[in-house]
Amino acid sequence: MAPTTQQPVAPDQAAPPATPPRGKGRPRSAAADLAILDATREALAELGWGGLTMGDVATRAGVAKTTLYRRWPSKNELVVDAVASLFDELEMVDLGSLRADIEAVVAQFATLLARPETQAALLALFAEGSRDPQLRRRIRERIVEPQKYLVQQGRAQAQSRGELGPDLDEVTAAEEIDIIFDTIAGTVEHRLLVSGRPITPAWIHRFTTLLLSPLGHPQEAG
Amino acid sequence: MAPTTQQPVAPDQAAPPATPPRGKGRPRSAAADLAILDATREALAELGWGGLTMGDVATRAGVAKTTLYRRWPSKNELVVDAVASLFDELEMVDLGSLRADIEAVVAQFATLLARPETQAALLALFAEGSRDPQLRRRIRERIVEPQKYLVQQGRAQAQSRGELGPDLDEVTAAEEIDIIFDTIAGTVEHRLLVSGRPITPAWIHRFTTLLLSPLGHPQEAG
Amino acid sequence: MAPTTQQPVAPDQAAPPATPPRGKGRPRSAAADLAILDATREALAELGWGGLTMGDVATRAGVAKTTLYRRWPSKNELVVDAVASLFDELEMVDLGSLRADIEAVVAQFATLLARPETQAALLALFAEGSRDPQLRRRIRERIVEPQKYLVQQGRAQAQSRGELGPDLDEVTAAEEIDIIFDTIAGTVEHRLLVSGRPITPAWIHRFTTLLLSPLGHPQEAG
Amino acid sequence: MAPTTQQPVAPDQAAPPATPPRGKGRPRSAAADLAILDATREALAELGWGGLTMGDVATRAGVAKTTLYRRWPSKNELVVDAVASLFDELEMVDLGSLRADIEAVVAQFATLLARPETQAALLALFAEGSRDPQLRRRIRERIVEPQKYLVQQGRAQAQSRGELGPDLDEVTAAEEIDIIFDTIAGTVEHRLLVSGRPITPAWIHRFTTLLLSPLGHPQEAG
DNA sequence: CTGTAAGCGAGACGGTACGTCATGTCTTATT
DNA sequence: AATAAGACATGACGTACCGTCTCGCTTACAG
Repeated sequence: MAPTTQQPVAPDQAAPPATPPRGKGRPRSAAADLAILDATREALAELGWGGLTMGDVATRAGVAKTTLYRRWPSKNELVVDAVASLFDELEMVDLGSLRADIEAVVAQFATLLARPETQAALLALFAEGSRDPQLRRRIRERIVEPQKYLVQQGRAQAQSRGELGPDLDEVTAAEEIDIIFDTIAGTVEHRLLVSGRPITPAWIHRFTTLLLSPLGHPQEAG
Repeated sequence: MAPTTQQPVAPDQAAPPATPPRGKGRPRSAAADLAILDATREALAELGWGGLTMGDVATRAGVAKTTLYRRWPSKNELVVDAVASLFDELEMVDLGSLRADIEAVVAQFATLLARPETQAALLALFAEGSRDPQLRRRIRERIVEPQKYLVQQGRAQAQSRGELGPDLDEVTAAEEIDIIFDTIAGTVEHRLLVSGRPITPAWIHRFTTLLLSPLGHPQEAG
Repeated sequence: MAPTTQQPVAPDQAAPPATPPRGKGRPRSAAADLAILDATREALAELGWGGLTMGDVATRAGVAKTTLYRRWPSKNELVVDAVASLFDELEMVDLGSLRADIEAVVAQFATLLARPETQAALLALFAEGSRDPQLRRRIRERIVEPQKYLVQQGRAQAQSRGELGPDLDEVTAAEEIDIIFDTIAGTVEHRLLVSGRPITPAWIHRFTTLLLSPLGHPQEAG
Repeated sequence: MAPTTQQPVAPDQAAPPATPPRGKGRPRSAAADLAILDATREALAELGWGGLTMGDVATRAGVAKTTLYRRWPSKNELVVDAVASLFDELEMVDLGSLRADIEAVVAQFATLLARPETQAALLALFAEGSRDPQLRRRIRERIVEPQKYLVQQGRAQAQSRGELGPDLDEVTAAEEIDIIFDTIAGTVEHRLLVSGRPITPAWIHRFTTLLLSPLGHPQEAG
């Protein structure tokens, strides 16, 4: 790893709602947490966001509604947590070249977004998040940031390989990461979820070309 | 094929649900349609998708629920129609260069997406559309295709200016339009609605550079 | 009937909650009212006050909970109305003597209080009424006053027969009616519902004797 | 049978649920019992029967719900015990004449029934008791019988004074006590709790006259 | 003096009913 | 035939208590 490279740190990627500060009474059942999240994902895939009801999730999980509400104040927060774990499977591998790395991660992302529970959940969460700043923050922490971290990682790998020059300054680097991240995530989501067209290896190749082409014109970037 | 061949045609951009075939009894009030759509946009901006109720829209519009349901079968279709007209203000102007044209349309789109009723509606519609194929079709017809048409227009303008070569074949052209469209729409939406960061002229400049850079490396594209 | 006798007027003894002032929309289903009151009495007899739930009443009546709540704001008011009609069967007959009249009405009252739905309802209503002045007023209007009216009637009959002298003044007459009424109703209820002992013809005879004995000592009464 | 024969014995008038047979572990806190009963009476006066919840009582008493349920199986039994002690204050004094004795005890009873916790509790208990035979038995033991004992006492006092003749036979005596008791208790309760009218010295005088008048016509009684 | 058995506060648990709300349909009378 | 008004069946909502359960901690008697 290059000497001055930014030292990205993966944000925490799990942890149920919040650990109760101290245990006085009966401790919360850990099994219930898992059962609820599983039930949420299952219901989500079957019924979609609109069809998902708290009561149904509770029933599927073999849990009382109260137990559910004790942990998650609303459908939104519940689904964030239930869905967030799906994104844990995304990972940046080092395939030896920037193009290969990008294509791999785009393919991973596309595969993930093709799953019905992800489709139903992701846009719905974004939609709700556009109204509720707290939810938006939670989405960002649990879903978006972990994804962005992949871009940081890929960039660092490319720098250590010498494909990219070192960061000129932190601000510019952050902006570059932002724009690349929004472009990858936004474009893939839009094609799959809005345009409703499949993401093929050929499409990935062409899209990666688009992403990589500025590297031949470094003077224009920024 | 001649350079200017592609003869894009703007799809119909308005028209309330469907004109009743012929009038026997009392004709439908045209004023009601407008009042309903206005009320929908107003309620949408105030309450967001989740807070919007049919009863409330009817009350705001000074109309009975019956009247509302007679015209639009559900909340989804109503909001599509109410929101679609907002997108009519997008238009491709000819500023003399491809970069300027792109920057202008991106800026327009960003401005539109900054309005609260658009924010509330767009992602919510996409979310609902991911479950309901009919709604998806309707969204595509009324909202997505008119936007994609702008890309076609811009491309045609650039070709007529000589900035872009003529279409090699129709399929490739359509694919190029698709990828550019998904990239522009997806990226702008993701930055504004998911990442929650503003779209500034500087960002537009950098993003446009990304879009334009493949043009300097035509051998790599595709 | 004697010339100056007080002219008692039976209070209204039925009428669902309140007639909606004027009918603009769809009128309320009269069948629903009856079905609900029947269902209430049925559920009351089966499950008692504590076991009676609004949801269950609605289901039995084949009616939505909303419909039920639209008419009666709470279990209390509903049961008042459901039970009040049971008391309509009480009536003062003229058997030719004061003793016979009293014994007849006490027997009627005892028979009514032996029915399970009456037992379950009456004390529960009184209990709730001890907290809620509005409910108390309603109970008084719909249940208590119609009973007291029987005492007035019996007194008037006895006066017209000459068994009782005419009223000396209105206040004293009202007080006498009150004390007789509270004694009859309270004693019968206490024996049946609290002491839990049956009311037999012999008991009625002895109790009536108690009620009538002051008539031999008119100088002491008052 | 000799005049003073009847040897009435006052039933036990207190004692928390049941003393655990023998102590192995930590003994139950006696303070908790008192705190719970106090809290119950307090909550009863404030919130009435319907508003009283076990959790609230526990909180007021500074006690865990478990502790409460370990001692009383349900709200009913708890309230019986909490209220029963209120009736301990009733006592038959010897004022030298039957009329004075009756008027005194009626006044005591009326005063007791004027207290809000008594009002809230008494009818509610009777109501619940009309469904639950076990509760009814408990009410009878703890509340009703101690009251009836006062009638026995008063009767015995009058007999020892010579105001009343000796018992003819036990059955008739018991029936007379029953009828007098139901009449006093029922009438006072009905006037206060159902009719909702105050009990004044004048009313007590008139009511006592009613009770005493059969004594002037012994041939009719029975 | 150390088990061990019960009591205790706390609070999570599976339930059940609550009373409210929005949906989309229906019945009126009116236009 | 369309309209405004509003009743209707349905079904989810989020809350409140219920009575039970599991914790970790005192007590107190027993060996």
